[in-house]
Amino acid sequence: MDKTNWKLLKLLEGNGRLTYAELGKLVHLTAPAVAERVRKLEESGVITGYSVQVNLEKVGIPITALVECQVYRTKEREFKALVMDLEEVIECYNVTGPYAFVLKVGVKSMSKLDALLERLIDLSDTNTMMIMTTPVKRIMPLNIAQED
Amino acid sequence: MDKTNWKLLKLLEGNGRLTYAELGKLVHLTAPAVAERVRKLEESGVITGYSVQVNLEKVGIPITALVECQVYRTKEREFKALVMDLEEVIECYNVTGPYAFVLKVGVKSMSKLDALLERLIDLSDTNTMMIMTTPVKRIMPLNIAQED
DNA sequence: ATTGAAATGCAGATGTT
DNA sequence: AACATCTGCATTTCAAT
Repeated sequence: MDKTNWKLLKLLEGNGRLTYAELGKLVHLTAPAVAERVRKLEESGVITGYSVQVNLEKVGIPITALVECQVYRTKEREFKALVMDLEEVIECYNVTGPYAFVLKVGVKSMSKLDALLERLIDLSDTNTMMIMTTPVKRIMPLNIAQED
Repeated sequence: MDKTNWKLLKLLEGNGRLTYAELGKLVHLTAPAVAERVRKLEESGVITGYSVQVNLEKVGIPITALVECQVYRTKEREFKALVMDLEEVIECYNVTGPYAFVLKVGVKSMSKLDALLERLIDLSDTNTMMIMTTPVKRIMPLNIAQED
């Protein structure tokens, strides 16, 4: 992980479809050299994939929320299975503390959110926070030291 | 937003670097037809960008946490400015409820996390949940109705 | 369908340990 | 000296009009 690889990751964070030729110009290397570096980053598991970024509002999901779930002790396995099956769940974090799980969910309407919470409430006590804005959204921290 | 566009979004969610030719094979269209659809999705703001996915552990960030911040009423503006400046913050959500902000942070060590919380605590009461696993991580819900 | 650009594979060169 | 990495070139595939 030298400085050039960090630059490549940061550039690909900003635009995951940059060509090797374009990346090469930005890091002062030729396209094959960049391709080789990126290939190694992929093979070593540093890069796990590439994805599109979507505006949820524009695809009919105007409501997103964080749902903390204090799962009943005997229902953890069942809860996890449910969450992985629920279509509205965008992210699920298994965390320390009384709220064992925090979900990020996206729904088309408040009634859909209500229906979703009804399903979760059988297995957990929930606390819902509606997301109003997202001032920061990154792929990784900015502070990663650039040592070799 | 017809079915084909949904398929394209889902395919690009899985691999944001698929070529138009590859996408075309998967949705039974020619490459130029796909390129035109993707261009329109970009222009209309449905697609907001493309990005790489990175394994944080492999880049030296073994610790991630969710930090709920109950910001002091007079310090909201200051808090927001701080959060947008903090390198460790990966995501920041402004939410309803007493915890006005929820952060996702990534750090190299627990002492770095401690230092980060020290900075936040001047402007808010915090509650930290260490992320153990992430059973679900998607770009959008799966349940988006495929109406035209 | 045609033109220009990009990706890929390979041989030779360079530089580092 | 050996290994890794870069360059330059040729071929194939892709993008764009």
